[in-house]
Amino acid sequence: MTLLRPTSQNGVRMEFTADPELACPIAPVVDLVFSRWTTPILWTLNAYGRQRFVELERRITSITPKVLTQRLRQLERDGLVVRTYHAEVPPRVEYEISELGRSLAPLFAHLTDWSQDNLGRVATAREAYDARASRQDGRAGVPAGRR
Amino acid sequence: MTLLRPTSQNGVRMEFTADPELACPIAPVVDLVFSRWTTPILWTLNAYGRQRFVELERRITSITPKVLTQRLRQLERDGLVVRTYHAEVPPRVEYEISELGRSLAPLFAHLTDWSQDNLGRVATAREAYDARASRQDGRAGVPAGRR
DNA sequence: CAGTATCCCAGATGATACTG
DNA sequence: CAGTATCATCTGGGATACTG
Repeated sequence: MTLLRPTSQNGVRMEFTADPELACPIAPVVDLVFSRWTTPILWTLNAYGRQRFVELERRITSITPKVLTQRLRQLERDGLVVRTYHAEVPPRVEYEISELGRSLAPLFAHLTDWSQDNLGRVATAREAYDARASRQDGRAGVPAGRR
Repeated sequence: MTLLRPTSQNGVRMEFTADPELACPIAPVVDLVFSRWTTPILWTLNAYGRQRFVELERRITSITPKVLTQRLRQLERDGLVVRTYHAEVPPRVEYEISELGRSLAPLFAHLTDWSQDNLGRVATAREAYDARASRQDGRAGVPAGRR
């Protein structure tokens, strides 16, 4: 639903370039990896290695089997996860992150670092915003803070 | 809605560690930065610098004013974007990425690189999956491919 | 065990129209 | 210009129950 557009060849640049003609180049990845459950699933698979359905279910707190199945199928289709079915009794199915999926690891580490360094600042910003919003409420150009 | 958990101090590690006690540590950031419109907005702000509401509206194709306002407010509250209101006639409002927001740039560049290098492989994986699914349809352990 | 089948809901988004 | 107000819609996800 969005466009792909290469911006750089290799190495991590501080500034990413933009193209007036095309939409946000990272929208496709967001779509692929970042959603409520997709991220935790990939994370768990990468962290704990090959696992069975039930193990994932237990580790990813509060996920339901329906959703777990849906996301797992999507990830399999996208080539990020490999599913192995063993026709035994009872059936045994194992999920494993693929080579392609593993290439996301540095990205996840990057995200983790950013979180550690900046999530606190986000919390502070929110408090400040909310305080300001409640103090002076109906000021011009500054609508009350919801959410 | 999810937990924060520091995994590393600095430098980009290939493998991120996991903690059996806690949920996916990057879930909070996902929530903060990666959604359908939040990402394109941050991207555009970072790429084109300070802009007025209308400029953002024009650059982010197909976004509606309502949604643009909502996301912008959220980003402002989270401290990722700075809003400046000029009481003129007609009114002039400018949006700019904050220092905190700018710290996401390397991450975006990282994402862009990953996209360029791997989105093609995802497309290939999908084709293979769909082909396999349609060829042999009701095989055990391999449900038909939807989506 | 590893799912599938249903029903249901909330929040995000889309479409339109209207102001200070 | 920079939104706000409404209403319709849609999809991911939640709750629950049931099989090969």
